[in-house]
Amino acid sequence: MERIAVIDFETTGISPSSSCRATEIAVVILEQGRIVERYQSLMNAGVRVPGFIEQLTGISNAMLRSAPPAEQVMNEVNEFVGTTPLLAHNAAFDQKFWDFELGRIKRTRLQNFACSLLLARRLMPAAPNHKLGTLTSFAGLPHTGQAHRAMADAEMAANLVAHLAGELRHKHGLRELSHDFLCKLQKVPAAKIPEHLKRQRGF
DNA sequence: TGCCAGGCCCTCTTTAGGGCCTT
Repeated sequence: MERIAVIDFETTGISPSSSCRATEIAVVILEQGRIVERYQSLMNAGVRVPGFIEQLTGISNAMLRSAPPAEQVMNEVNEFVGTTPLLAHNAAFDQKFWDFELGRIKRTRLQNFACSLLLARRLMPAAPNHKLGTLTSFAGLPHTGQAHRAMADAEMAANLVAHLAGELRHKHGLRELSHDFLCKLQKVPAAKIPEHLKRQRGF
């Protein structure tokens, strides 16, 4: 599988705004199914972390006071990712924050996002639910650290997509697993997936 | 003052509603 940048944000809420910002980002580079590079940083965007978010993530206002400014972190991580295609679990969420935080440093996204949530709904229909932690356990993948911290979640999503790619290769006989292929696969209606994969066999 | 996401996906659907998933 081609090189993919798997990203995960921790934030102060669900939708980016002047008061809802990113607090942490992690990116892992997946190459041939293995994590080969990592970037992780807390980021201080000058907003308060609500109590329930601190409970959820363990990221406190005190931790962010000594963190580098959001602009500095976004410049670094944007440089780190470059034009590598992106993937996240529930990518609609991370894409909103990626675009918002990049916009604040006058940059625009150059690549598409693939989504491990949409892929897992199609390729792991028997899972009890499609939360990242549940899918990790269901697939027998290692738990990578504290859930709801950016690096642990990015690594879990990377392990999950590597697992899904392995299944596509071994169970369905697919060879060329490009990011573009994953982006297309995640839009195929779930009911048509078996027939779709049969048609793709050998490609 | 009070409110505050949104795309996907299923079904008791399509002139709609509600759960899932991310923090």
